[in-house]
Amino acid sequence: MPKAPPKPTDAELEILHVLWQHGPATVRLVNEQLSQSREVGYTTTLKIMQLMLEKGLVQRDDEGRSHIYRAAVREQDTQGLLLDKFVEATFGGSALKLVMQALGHRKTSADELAQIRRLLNDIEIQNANQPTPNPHDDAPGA
Amino acid sequence: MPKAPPKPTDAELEILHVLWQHGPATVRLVNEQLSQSREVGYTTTLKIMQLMLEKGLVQRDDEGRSHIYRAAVREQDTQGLLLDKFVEATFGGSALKLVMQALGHRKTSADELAQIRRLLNDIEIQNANQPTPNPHDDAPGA
DNA sequence: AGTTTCATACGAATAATTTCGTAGACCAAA
DNA sequence: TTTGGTCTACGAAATTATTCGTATGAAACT
Repeated sequence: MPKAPPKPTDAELEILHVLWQHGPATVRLVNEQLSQSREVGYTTTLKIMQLMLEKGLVQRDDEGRSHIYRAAVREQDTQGLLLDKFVEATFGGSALKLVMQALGHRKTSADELAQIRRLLNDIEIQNANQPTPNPHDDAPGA
Repeated sequence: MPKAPPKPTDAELEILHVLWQHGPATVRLVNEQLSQSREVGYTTTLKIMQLMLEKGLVQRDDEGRSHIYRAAVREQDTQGLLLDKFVEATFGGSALKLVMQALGHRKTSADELAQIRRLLNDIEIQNANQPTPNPHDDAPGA
């Protein structure tokens, strides 16, 4: 198994956001997107994307003159990875505390609250149908 | 107004966790706590705590021979600050996405789900008592 | 062909964080 | 008083992340 790409840094994450949203893109396009929110040199963006290639965070098609980069990691997976680290470092591993803090000290619209409620229902239904799912029970016997 | 302390780094956050849990403590005690989860030299801990003092993250009593450090920032405030940055960088500012990810791709106990449900109820009650606080509606109409 | 434009590669400066060695002060016990 | 233990202060190495200047080459334009 080729080892999993590492946790992206802040600058790398910004670039991944662009690639996730826009799909495969050139360095120029990525840099133009980034430039809309902050000042950043073209070669800076280029360099980081090259490093991301080595780390396995992106892939690239270097056929043409300007290379086309695409995300090599999925948005959800990456967010999950980052979230794990963050919860560990900041909330001692307690996802509950995280959610309490996120919902408590923040204004959340009724609409969003409703969505969360639906999610809770879904989860509880799943829990009811599969009590204590054992991670090894998916191996088909013989 | 003395400027607010900056966002603590990872190593600083570890130390804050110890101070929050234990209360005011010496460098030695903090270092002993940290040493239980990873190897770290005494002077490393000392140095970081000295830097934290300059940044305003901790205060200290340097009466006696060994100084007593205490957290100068509250746990909730700090977690909230870090959470804001994290949500911004990782979820584009959407606390909803964060919560969905946190609850979705993670097994959460029925007990925790119940607590979150209670929190939702509390929030909705609050929202009901103060429906859409419009910043311009405080002018009493003729 | 000559010039401008735009791309990549690469080295290196800068900055932030973490790490620790060493020196000097202080205290207490032998 | 000398020795040994513990403390702080400080300098600086090591690491990681970010930034950009410059070299170089391919393509496009005139």
